[in-house]
Amino acid sequence: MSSASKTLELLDYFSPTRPEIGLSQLCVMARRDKATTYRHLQSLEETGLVEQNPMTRRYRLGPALLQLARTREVTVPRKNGAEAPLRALADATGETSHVSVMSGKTLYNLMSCESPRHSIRVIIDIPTFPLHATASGLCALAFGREDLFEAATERLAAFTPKTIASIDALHASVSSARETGFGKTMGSFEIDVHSLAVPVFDQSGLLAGSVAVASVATRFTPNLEHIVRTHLAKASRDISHNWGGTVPANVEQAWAKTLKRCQELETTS
Amino acid sequence: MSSASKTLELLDYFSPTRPEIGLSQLCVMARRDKATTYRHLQSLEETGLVEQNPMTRRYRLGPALLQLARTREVTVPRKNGAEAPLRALADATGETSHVSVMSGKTLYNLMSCESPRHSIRVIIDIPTFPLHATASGLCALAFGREDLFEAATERLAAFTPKTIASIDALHASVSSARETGFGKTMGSFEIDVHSLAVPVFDQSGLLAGSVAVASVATRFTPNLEHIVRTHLAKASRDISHNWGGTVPANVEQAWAKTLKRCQELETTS
DNA sequence: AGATTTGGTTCATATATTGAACCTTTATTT
DNA sequence: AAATAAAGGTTCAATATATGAACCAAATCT
Repeated sequence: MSSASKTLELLDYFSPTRPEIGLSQLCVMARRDKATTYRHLQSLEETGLVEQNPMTRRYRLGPALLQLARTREVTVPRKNGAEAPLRALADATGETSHVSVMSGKTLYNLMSCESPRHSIRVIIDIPTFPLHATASGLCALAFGREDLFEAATERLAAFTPKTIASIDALHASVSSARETGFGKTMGSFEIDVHSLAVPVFDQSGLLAGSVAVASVATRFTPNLEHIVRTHLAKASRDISHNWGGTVPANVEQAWAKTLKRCQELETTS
Repeated sequence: MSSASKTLELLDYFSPTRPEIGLSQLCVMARRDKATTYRHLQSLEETGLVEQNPMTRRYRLGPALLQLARTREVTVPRKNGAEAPLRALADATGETSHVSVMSGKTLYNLMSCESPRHSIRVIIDIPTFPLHATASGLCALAFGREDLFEAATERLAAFTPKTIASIDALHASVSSARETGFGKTMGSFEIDVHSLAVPVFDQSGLLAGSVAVASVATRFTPNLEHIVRTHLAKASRDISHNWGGTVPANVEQAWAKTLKRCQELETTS
């Protein structure tokens, strides 16, 4: 692994719950030598990606990130295009909704939006979504580049007892997502969280990310599920449009079929 | 120079005006070998700091930056604390106001705010402020760490004919800033832009950044100058407070003396 | 269709990275 | 207040990693 990659990986150890890290502590976490880690931090500091708190001498993320993030959002205004539809989705479903962005082989958390309807809420606080364990990830595998599947199977981390653990099981879930147009997980990343997701597209015509609703399991009734599915489709259309793309016909068809079947089940019961 | 630093420097070539860069183009700009640059971009892509536009094959800033920037702002909420006072400053002066953040030996542009009063406006679109050529930089040199001065003199880039070009001249300007509490430049970075700046402090008691007003030269009358100085002092107090610090007594005294002298000059004239 | 540019890859060479050991400063304990 | 521990920071020989000339493939232009 290149020295640059090792340096950049250090950034991932910083999070809202661990905003400042001392040199020694970071060495332990990253399992690296102290001299090496120190030099890596120096490189990051030169560029303003991290800085040292003069009071504690610990390191924290730096001010250059704000600058770069602004430029990114000017370049590719994903957040701007997702905000309103996501708010609407959260309001309509009463559950936490979130949007992710595909880049390379990784699905990045772009933003999440909680609904004020309930006081027990799902909080989305991970930087990237595991492809095999989240509804968003299943959408990415179902509608994204072919080689993602291989990448996903390289390490099937088990987050809960319900996490998909075999390649066959993953294949089945992905096929199901492709057929229905919806990625669905029930407690596979966080126990007691049921999620539904749909793909989002941009002007390249390729998968650009996904939008999802993460619901508290006990609230996830068939009725809610139907509401979520309907509004997810709408959110995907809106966000795709804002991102310069459109939902492909095959996905629209899959949604139509799935929503129709749901309705039939309801009326017959 | 370390490989990691060279990799990170690539990020600086991306800007709102140059949002996407092809491999060959980046090699020319950075004066690097193609194979090297390609590998560096790979490292950045792995971490999500850049991504490749699938349509153009060119590279652009990546989605991980939004994530990291959010964490930075949660860790050190500079933007949040600066927004309202900056708005007030721009409204009171009718000129573009901006806040910078000191990190290491670099003064980073945090945010700027234009006033709608005039249709000719100064636009602040640089990622970092040269210490010797901007009012904000002079404040940093006057009230920041001692070793900044040495760093600043290493390369006195000439942006305009009025840019400070000698160590002695820089020393004089910094001394003046220290005495008056205000950094002042007249066309030293952009011709036709006159700037005034004051230091901002955080809970460490050290200089944390600066707040400045950049005015179109022809509008910069003694009357406006007095208004700007008064409101800069207020903005610095407010932002310092929001950042957990206070303006040190010596700075307050310098301001008081300077503002009093201004008033005297006005009444006698 | 041929030429040209750009993205991407290979491999021997040489240079930058590494980590054990050491030093210095700061914080804690006795 | 002195002793101790812990953390930040530095050095240098060994060696793993970065480098760039040359090359290939694919896309774009003429």
